[in-house]
Amino acid sequence: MKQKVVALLQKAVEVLIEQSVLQSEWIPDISVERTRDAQHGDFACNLAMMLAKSAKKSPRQLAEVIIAALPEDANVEKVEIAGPGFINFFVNPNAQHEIIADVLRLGSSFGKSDVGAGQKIQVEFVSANPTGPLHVGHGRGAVYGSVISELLRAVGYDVANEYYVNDAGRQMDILATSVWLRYLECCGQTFQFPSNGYKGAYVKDIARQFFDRINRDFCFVATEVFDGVPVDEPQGGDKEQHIDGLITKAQALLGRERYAQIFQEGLTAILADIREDLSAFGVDYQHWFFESLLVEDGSIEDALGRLDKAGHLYQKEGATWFASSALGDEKDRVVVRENGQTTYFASDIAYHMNKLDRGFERIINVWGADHHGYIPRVRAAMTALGADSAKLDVLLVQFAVLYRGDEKVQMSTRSGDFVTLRHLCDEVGLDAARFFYVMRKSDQHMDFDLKLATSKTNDNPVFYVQYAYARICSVLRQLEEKGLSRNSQQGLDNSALLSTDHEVSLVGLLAQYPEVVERSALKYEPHHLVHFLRDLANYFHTYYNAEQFLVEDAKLRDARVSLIEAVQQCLTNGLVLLGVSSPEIM
RNA sequence: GCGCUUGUAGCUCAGCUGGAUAGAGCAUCGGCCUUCUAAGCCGAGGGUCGCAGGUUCGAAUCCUGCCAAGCGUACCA
Repeated sequence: MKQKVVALLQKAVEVLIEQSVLQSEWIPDISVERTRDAQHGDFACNLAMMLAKSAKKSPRQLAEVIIAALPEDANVEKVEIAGPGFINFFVNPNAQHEIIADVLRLGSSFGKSDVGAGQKIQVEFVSANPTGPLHVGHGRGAVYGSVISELLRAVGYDVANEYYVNDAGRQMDILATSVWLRYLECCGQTFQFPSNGYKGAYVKDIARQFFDRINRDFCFVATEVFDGVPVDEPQGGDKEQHIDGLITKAQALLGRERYAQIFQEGLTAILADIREDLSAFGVDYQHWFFESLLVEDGSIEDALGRLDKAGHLYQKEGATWFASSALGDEKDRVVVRENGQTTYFASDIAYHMNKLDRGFERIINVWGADHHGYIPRVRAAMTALGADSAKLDVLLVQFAVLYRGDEKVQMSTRSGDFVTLRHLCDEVGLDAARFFYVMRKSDQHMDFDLKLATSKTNDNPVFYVQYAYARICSVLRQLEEKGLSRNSQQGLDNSALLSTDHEVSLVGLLAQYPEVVERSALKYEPHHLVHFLRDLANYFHTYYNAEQFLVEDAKLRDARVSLIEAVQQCLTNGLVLLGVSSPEIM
């Protein structure tokens, strides 16, 4: 309908250009908006105000001319000039009612479109280091990434989800060493656990299981392990040097093979845990991409080679630098350290090169907002590799600040003091957790009060939407129980009977759903969909309280039942996109 | 210090490429269940859109300055 209005205006503009009232170079994109106030009709256009200056006419005067040039259309009942020069369109209600038949005919496809035209698009999200279980901080990115993926699929993109596993690098060595130290405790050794090691209980569990299976093959006495290692911070030393010393010692004492074994033990256990948590959270991936692959197959060397060849690398102070500042970054970045090790950034360059080579038209990275400073250097790398960095969209997700009542919950993976994603799911349920996370614009700070969300009598809006769905299911059950007849075709044929304010606005809202899905997808803003669903539920609940659906008059009854069936379909379509269930009974 | 982001009702937040009287939920107060689920509905109060300028027919939205908060500013990941 919106498109029809735009088309009408376009024709009017063409006519006026012919009459030399307007000139074609003045014409902006014609924007038609839904009105907020029903008094202003269904659609409004600000064209007259935009063109008033160039046309040297007052906005209202120009609006009059435009309206005069509008072709007739059966769907448009009335066109008015209002306010400073808005052109308001009143749509014929019967034309609006067609949406009910459309929804019921399209079913689960209602709201889908093909604006993405099968373009390949990749969405990488969560990608948390496999050094511990996922906590509530990861939940928001997980839901956001998965909902964005579903939305993009709904508008026709060919979407691939990916999790980038940082299974190379120092953090993983710290984990492996932490597991080994806990294992040594199982062997009966006692010592001060490093302040910079991973202290979570899950590390002890992994070590215990490993110990039970392997027994004492990896045992060493504590004095030997700690001999020659720089002292830890509490003893006046440096915690980084201490843990690095322990890593070196672990590698030396265990040898390559045994170290790799304990390293794998930690990685696989935690990764399995992460996969399980995400799956239980309704998040599934097409690909799990391992950083170690980039190391093994020479991708990092390739990527650096390409940068070097193009003249973007130089040597300074024993390290190799990428001249990213020439490409928009704040300063140049090290890619190969003085000690010969490549940096995390070098891996990321290779990873993005790999993504580009896979032929995605668009690449989306969902990152924690604390990584925002990292974006320019990745774009610089893409540009340096000869790619169009505009292909990359980095979507930032602010971490939710967790509260228990008024008290802020401090979290740190290292100290093992955090609320896990699994705990959250157990407490508030999958539906509430997902809905809650995606309710707010993702790049905004968000307060997550556990006490509120975990209380059984909570006012979580997810129930409000689900309740609307369940209520409709209940009405449809009543229809059968009461043995009332139901003729769907008769319902559609008599949609003109749906003339109360509640019915008209409900029908109008249904018609907006496809636009909301498209906007949510293309702008990566799922919260619009959430707000829409709340509005739709609200309109329905109001309607429910105002009118009886199962009335004597069979024609009116069929018409009303068709309408609420359409609402039911629309609600569940939206909830499916959010990964939230549609309960038939509540 | 510099950079990015954010300041909207008591609280948590919406506000579409600048548009008509700035909205919702919660909280507070007052109504509605012999009728399809009251996890609901109706109504009321509550605002200097951080502050000050500017751009224009028109600014919460765009520009500048100031104030405040968060994050970033590693040869960590």
